[in-house]
Amino acid sequence: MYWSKTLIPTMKETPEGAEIPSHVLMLRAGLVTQVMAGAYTYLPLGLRSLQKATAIVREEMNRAGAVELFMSAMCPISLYEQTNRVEAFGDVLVKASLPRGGKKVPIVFCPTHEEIVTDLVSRFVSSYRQLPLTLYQIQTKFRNEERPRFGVLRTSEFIMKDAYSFHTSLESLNETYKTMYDAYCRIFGRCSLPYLPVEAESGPIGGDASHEFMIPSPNGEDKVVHCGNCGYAANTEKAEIGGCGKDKPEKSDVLLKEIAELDTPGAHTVEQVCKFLKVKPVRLIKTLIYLADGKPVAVLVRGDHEANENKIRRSLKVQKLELADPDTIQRVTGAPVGFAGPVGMVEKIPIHADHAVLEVVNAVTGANKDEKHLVNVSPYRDFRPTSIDDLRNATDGDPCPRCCHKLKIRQAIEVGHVFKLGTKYSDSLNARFLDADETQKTIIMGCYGIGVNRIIAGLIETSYDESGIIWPVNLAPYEVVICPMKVADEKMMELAKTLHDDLEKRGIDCIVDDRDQRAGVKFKDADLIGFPLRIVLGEKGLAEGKIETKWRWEKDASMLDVAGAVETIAAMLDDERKNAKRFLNR
RNA sequence: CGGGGCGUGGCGCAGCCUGGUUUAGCGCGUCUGACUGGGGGUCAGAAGGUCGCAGGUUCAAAUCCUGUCGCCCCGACCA
Repeated sequence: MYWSKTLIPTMKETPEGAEIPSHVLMLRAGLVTQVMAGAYTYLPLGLRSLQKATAIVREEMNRAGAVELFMSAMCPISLYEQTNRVEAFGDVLVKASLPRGGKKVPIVFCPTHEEIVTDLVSRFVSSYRQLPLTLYQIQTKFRNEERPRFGVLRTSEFIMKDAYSFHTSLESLNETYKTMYDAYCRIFGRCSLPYLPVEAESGPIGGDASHEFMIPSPNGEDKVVHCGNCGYAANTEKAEIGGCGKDKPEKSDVLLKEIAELDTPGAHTVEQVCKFLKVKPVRLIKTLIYLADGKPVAVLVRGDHEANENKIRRSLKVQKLELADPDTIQRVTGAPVGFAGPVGMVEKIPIHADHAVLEVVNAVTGANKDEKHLVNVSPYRDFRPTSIDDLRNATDGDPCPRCCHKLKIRQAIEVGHVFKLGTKYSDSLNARFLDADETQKTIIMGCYGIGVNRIIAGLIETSYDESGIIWPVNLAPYEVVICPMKVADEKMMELAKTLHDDLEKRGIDCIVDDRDQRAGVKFKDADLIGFPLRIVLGEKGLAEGKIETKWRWEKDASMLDVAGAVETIAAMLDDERKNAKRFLNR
């Protein structure tokens, strides 16, 4: 490719509104341009990187035995009604209606394809002999984001690789799950991403049934915990909290003070109470009133902790859990929202306490009276929980559930998710098969997603410097940029063309910066875009029969003899391509 | 959906508070010509804007008022 023949609108200045590195650099390097909030056009350079990523994904999925197909992006809404997901998705679902023969046909733009693929399989798969089967596609998905943000990291339209596996048994599902997990590791490894597989919320099957693939980054929207000692990693929502030394009896040297009631006008949040009483959140016990399958319960967590609704749901063995409405809270506690407390509560409703609550003595709690809090409340003396369990999100410094070392908490970008679905969709869409024992059984499913755009944005978030993007060879829009210093010099341009053609013949993606610009302009743009290898053709070098090569991540250039240069460059790139992980260690 | 900010040539901004000396300005980019030629060069000239949109106040609106649309950030939400 020649620079003058394509469209590369680089920018010196950062467009207004872009803040995080991937967004700023993708705009400045001319990879993408915004069409509206949450929707981007991929310009030629951005598309090339996206295609590099999809090619890797496709190769590894094929290698893992998955079969590619291409499903419709639109779908009659009725299919989503059958699985109850119109309600589940709510406003996230992008709906439309098509005028057909004077009638309106309601449709959705698919946010994911469980419905279509399960319907498909239910129609064409009827025997155990056809299973297992893994189908995948790479396609645009639509999810209306209430608030799109962070450039291409969170958009309403994005490219997803979604795979679905179909099985006769759990053993078969587990086998494919492992195969997919391994394929994901290879994919992200080849993309030079510092990925971290973490345990995630797993749905109905439980156990280790779900993993998210995370890229640790300060701009990630997810939080993961990671143990530097044993390698345990999990989403904070999922992470178990180690049992090391919990529920220990009260230290005898702590004096339990007399309980007292204080006026706390206007203080209904933890923050306000702390400010008013001049105590730290650790000294507070938060009392949350939930409706568990419709019945009110109190959940206690320490003031600095967050309740985890999934854990509560599991611990209480209930299906539906929601925070109680203000009326219910008033009725149950006798006070408005913000003044609930455990003292005297257990006579009315069950109290479920998180482990950490029991370690707080002389605590501050709500008094179950308007504008009043209690101080010096101590567990067991002043209230007795109905049950004690792990009910909160993990926080920095919590003990690891495997080895008791302190867990570290990090922000991360989710780029992939593997999930054991079970029979959720095959049940509601009636996807069944006839087994060897001549009985009808429901197909067991798994699903496996990758956000392809996030591979690109995630890579940039973890690989840039003050000059611009630093692409690994495997994802770079072009692997080599050739910069002739003087485009008026016919011999120099002739050499540029020869190098370009010879490299292209060897399958190396190569662009010639044939713009009549000064060296500075070409170098700044090359650095901004981040081509891995830069080849400079200069008068002095050519006089000695030499050209200059420089890796984007190295400070200094080196000289190469023109004779045999193509072979040397091809070998260097090949080496880089095969050692994608080495990129991370630089 | 709650809170905050911003809409002025392709991009980044100033002007607005205190309406008229502004034919709306600056930097970058673009075009023409010349000089230049290894880290965003210099000079000379040029093109390009109904100041987001609609209404109102006024002799007069980029500037004041009302409404509306769009974009960004924080939070809530997110299979």
